[in-house]
Amino acid sequence: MDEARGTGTLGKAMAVLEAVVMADGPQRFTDILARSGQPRGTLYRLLSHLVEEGLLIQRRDLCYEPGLRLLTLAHRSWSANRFRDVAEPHLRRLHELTGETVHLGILRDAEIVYVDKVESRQTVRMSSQIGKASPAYCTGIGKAALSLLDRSDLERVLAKTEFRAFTPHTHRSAATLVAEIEEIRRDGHAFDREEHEAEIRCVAAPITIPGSELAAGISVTGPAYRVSMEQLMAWAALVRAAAQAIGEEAVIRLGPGRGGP
Amino acid sequence: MDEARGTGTLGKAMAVLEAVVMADGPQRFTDILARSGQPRGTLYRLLSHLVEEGLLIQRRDLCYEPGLRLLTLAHRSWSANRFRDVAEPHLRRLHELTGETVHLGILRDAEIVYVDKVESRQTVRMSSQIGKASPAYCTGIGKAALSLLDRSDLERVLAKTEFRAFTPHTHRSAATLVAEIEEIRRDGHAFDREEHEAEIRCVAAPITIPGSELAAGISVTGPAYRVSMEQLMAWAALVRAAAQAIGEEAVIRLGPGRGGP
DNA sequence: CAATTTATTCCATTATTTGGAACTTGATTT
DNA sequence: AAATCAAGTTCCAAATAATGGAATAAATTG
Repeated sequence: MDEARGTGTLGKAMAVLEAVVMADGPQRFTDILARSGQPRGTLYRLLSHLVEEGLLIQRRDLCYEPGLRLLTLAHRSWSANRFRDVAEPHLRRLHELTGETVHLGILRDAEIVYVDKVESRQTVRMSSQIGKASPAYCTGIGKAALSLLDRSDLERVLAKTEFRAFTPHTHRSAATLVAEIEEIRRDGHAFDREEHEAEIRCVAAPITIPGSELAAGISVTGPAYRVSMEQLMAWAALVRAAAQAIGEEAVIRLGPGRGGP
Repeated sequence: MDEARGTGTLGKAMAVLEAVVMADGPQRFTDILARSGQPRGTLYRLLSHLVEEGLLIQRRDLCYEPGLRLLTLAHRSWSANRFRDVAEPHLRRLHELTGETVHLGILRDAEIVYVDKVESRQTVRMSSQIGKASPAYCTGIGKAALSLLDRSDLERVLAKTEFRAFTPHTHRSAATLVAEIEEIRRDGHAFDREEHEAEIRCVAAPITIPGSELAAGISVTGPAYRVSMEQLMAWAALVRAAAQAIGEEAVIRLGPGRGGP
């Protein structure tokens, strides 16, 4: 019944790293001291170690910034991700069929992390979304992924979720969300009805990643003025089919058993 | 005179993380045990902590894979990188003027880490390069950045460099490299004459990032059949000008003093 | 189902981390 | 120019978390 055994020194180091990375702008020692709650001596050594490891950079004015090692580690993890590899052609096909932006996301705790994206034009920065984490409860892929969880896992996520009203349509409590998740389980697809960002809608479908205990999903997203709810409903079958195809191909290519070449 | 004081527990954890991330394919406990040289008990606890922190994922078949937290941390660091922000419009302009791929890279130890990229078509995967690390001694940006280092820093890098012959044109020893770096200091630009990849050339120019003690650079890269050395020499002035413009703008926008909004 | 490989747990010892306080450094004010 | 203040850095005895070899459990194989 115990859950909360810490991760010792590593946990503290990661908390400090996260505090610097998630802050906006370079952080002075005192800023981090306040944010992290660690004692001065401890924090000082922690920061030194993080700098030595290349996870942080200390500028000449003594401010701390994210280091380059994170980028390199992420680059490797991303380009070696075999699930993304399997999904990619399906995302492209879905993009060709719909003309709209297609996302691949994986659930982590109560958040969806976007792992790939195929978009129409490069209006926004290339791949600016990859690695971005959004709340699960108000995104299409997020809700689709939640629909795969069993009772106890879902409850754990709900307990962590803070229902913030991003738009007038955002779920405000677990009750309505759970009701919708029932529907999603029945239908096999989820909608985002401008719940996270105003004027943005999507239709999503869940995928279980074989081998890992991960819940994932894909979505087709578009601006409300161009993509009606009717349009999304018409696309739902396509999205479900793509999700199922990815799932089946992943079973063959990734699991069960070892995956490596 | 002492240099080698470790980073304690964090250092060990990062070494294990790196071993898993840099391996190709999911890693079993025994694989990592061999690669890391840590004792069983220690490694086991280290891996557990890394999994708990979301830096690794353990699959049902007990193999370890990179976790999603790396992507999220990298996403934040990248999108909040103000130097990249300053450079970006200049990269675009350079791309428009030349029609070829433009890179922004930052030196870390003996490697160049690519931090941004503007490319002609999306033939290769979008932004597949971002976060990629290549040896400094055989890349245009790498050599350009090395030309900014003072004697002692350069020597430290050279000591770490292993001169591997990627192509017939790759530098095979520090001697020829140092000679070329002299030239680069004089000219203000560097060439990659198919030294890292056959049939790929580039012209690069160095940038010092104000405030941080970082050496960076930009380059225009193209396939040998399309981009002659003469063409690259003709572009050199453009690249130098863009590099200088980025440097000056960065001085105004980033340093000296605090940067945050 | 016995043999073998692989993963996990245990725990006395040891090394690292801890954190309060003292010390520097550098800027600002009197 | 001295005094004041704020921010960063260093120190070290005490507390704690990490260590690592050996025993156990679990999975795989012949």
